Amino acid sequence: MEDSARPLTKKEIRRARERVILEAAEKVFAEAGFGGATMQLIADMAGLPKASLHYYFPTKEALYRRVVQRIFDIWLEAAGSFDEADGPAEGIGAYIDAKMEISRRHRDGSKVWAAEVMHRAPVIQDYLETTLAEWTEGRMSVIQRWIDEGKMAPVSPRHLLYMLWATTQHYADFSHQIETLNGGEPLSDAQWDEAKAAVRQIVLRGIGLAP
Amino acid sequence: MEDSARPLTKKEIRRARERVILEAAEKVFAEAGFGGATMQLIADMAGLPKASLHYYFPTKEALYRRVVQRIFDIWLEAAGSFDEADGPAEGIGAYIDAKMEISRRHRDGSKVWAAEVMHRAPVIQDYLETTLAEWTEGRMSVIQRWIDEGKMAPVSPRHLLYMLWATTQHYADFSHQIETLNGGEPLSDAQWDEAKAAVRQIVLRGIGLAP
DNA sequence: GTCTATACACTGATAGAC
DNA sequence: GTCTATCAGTGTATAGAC
Repeated sequence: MEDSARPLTKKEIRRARERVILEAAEKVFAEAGFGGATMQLIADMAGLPKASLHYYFPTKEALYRRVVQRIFDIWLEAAGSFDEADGPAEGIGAYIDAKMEISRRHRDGSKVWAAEVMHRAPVIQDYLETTLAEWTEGRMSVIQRWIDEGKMAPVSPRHLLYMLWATTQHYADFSHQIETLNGGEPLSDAQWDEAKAAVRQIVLRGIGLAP
Repeated sequence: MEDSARPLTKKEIRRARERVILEAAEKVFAEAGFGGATMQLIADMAGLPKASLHYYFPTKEALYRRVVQRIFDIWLEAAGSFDEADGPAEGIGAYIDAKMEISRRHRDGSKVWAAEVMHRAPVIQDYLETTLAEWTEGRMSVIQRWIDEGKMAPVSPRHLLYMLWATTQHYADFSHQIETLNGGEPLSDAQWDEAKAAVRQIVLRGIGLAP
């Protein structure tokens, strides 16, 4: 079908190559850490010679930075669930579902983010101080409003958010431990549903919304 | 007071040197990851020449292994809270307190463990499969018994445990993010108490134990 | 635009003087 | 037991042929 399709422009070729490299990089950074990852490993996984990586991304750190930004953007999108809701059961419930789904589909990205933060955020500290800080403040006041309106129990909005992040991301970051404790098998669809339901149940009841 | 004290035996000298090296290694591994850590960095932080590290620990990996085992042992000790209790409010409440206190005092160890698991547990996989798996099974049946006796709401024991691990360890592993969101300051004593209380409150209510 | 070959720096580990 | 000097191996990055 080569002739029916318009030949790819240079920009499209570049975009496609970058995607392949980014996906390979995400996996390698997640499994080996920044220091343990080598450009050679990433190149092999992407099926490209090592020098090509340096053509598309000037340095290893620039490549890494793009990988980290990607998962952060995905999480920010999921935050939409929060804003569109007019009550905690709906808003927090949907947020849990969205974040659990991300943990399932983007575990490598989540791990890279976790490692970055554990190492004191050498490349995304500015995001923490600006975008994340603003997002957190906004969501904390939404929760506080729900509390003031008597829609949920008076819990610390800040620590509730930390609990939501910790619990949902645990299923990505510690997926290897979870699989080991599941007899070495990845969670099945049913088990993922079970996990989501359990998290929703405990958290929602924990903030005074008995199911 | 040199003369009043018995001169240190060789074994004691060795033990003391090992401790200095292990503490330096824990910090460097936590901040840089296994791949990012160098024996030179650890030696500098311990105040010893690089070759001395290789005298006390044959390889970088052997040193790393000891660091990982240490935090695991500390967590197992904290599990005592669980067994000695005769109800969930007491048992799980004490477990939360114990694990939060460990997150406060051993954040570097917790980070090293998290990174090790994220990288698919290359050096402690056997622990996951034996000690951790057995511990988990035991605690799950304790929780199930409490449920059967009507002492708490019927929640998934497995996912409750995951939530406890995730939430408490988050305060160690993501301490940098938490500090950034706290205006760049470490949590004060009062803020730690607040965090502990919030976690206890939400979790205990979440399993049907309204405060 | 793409890849081969290579420069240059740094790492873990060790030999050997003290 | 301890440390200085050094080696072999590997990493990132780039120069230059195609």
